[in-house]
Amino acid sequence: MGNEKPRQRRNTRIRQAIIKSAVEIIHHEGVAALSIRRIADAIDYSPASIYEYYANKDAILQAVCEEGFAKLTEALNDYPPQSDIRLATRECGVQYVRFAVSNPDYFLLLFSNMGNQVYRSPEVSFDTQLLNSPAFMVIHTHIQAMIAAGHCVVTPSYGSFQIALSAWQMVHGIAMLALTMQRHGPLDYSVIRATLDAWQRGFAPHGARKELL
Amino acid sequence: MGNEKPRQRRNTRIRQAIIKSAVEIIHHEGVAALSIRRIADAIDYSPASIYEYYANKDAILQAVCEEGFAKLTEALNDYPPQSDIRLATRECGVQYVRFAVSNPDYFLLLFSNMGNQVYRSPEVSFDTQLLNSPAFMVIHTHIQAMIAAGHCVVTPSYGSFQIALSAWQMVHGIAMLALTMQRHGPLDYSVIRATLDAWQRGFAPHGARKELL
DNA sequence: TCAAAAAACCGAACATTGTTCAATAAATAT
DNA sequence: ATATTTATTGAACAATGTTCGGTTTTTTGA
Repeated sequence: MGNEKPRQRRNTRIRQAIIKSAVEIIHHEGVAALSIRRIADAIDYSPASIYEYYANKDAILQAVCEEGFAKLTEALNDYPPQSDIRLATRECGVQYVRFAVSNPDYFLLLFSNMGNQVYRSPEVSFDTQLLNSPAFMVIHTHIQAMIAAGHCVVTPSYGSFQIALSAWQMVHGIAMLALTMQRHGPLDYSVIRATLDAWQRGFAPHGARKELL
Repeated sequence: MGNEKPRQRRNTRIRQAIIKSAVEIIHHEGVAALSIRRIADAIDYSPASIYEYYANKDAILQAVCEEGFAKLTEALNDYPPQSDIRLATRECGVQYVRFAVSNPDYFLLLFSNMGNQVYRSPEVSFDTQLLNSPAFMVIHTHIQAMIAAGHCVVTPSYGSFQIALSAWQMVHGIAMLALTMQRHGPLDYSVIRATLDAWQRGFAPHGARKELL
């Protein structure tokens, strides 16, 4: 691999430059400031040339989102090692919120365009589609470990998938409301940890209530 | 009250017509289809005239959001009477999700513009700002009743406010992910109810685990 | 009642957006 | 070296939010 024609290499290099400048514009000035002409300026091309590499603005945003989801997946694993699976799972959730609040416009963009992103092929079920999404896989793996360690009770109608989805919904709600409401003023991560502890307790087996940390 | 000058009445009537047509456009064709010229067409005015009633498009969207939050607050109480506070609280959460999925663009708009909506005056703390928001008050009231009935454990650092916020975060996450991912295909509300039950269990006192319904 | 003042309304324009297309410049193939 | 394919662009189009000067309508006050 890696030995394509020079033309191919130039093509992909320019494509990368396009989405790189797009990401930078979004990060520094918000998604509202992103325009084809801004990108063209940044990479010293004419606006019309951009359309030689991406069909339209939406295609660019989609590429930006793909990279965004990859970065999010990375971030989910970027926490110090923990002694207990429950703590690790909790910190994974904290990382989700942290990523959101440190890349607000980026994060919001991810989940505005996600409809086109993930669930694009209606022939594949929502569940399998999700289970193949790397970001969800990280969460799902944590939940499976929790179940294996006896920290989560599963029922026939509510298994590891549902629990993982619930975990995602929980951290996503925390992140979203933090972004749209608490944007001013810093977050109290100890409260967030307490919230995630409560979430875990909801799935813990009866009688298991010893406190962590 | 109600006996203002005719000019005042006309003024407010036109203002109402503007946001009413805006709501309809959003509801039928999505927020992307909303433009000043579309509104002007709908109410038989010129585009320029709109600016006699609202400073700019953002001001219109803000007015739409205010109405949206009022409708959301209404919807939160629009469920059949329940025998148990826990069931009522759960149905309130279901209503939140229901409102979101039956008014997707509307709902997404609410929480894109919410930064400007609620937390606008930095001198008032986030907590008191939230506690004065009607939609949050509905949730908070439910949680207070749950606490009073002994279904929720409170600690010095995690009281009714934090629990209510957590409840909002939970349902908001469910709604948001449903909107951006499960937009195709209907929701399984029995799974959502199970999720909300698990959430409640997380705050239930030790040893209280009898199943509801 | 009727002129003056104020308010409401609109046509035309401006700047900015995404996007297209014919024409030109560059790269590649023969 | 020439023909052909590819890359690039300037200019234009339509749609957007918004402004402004002027015109029409309404209210005011004598």
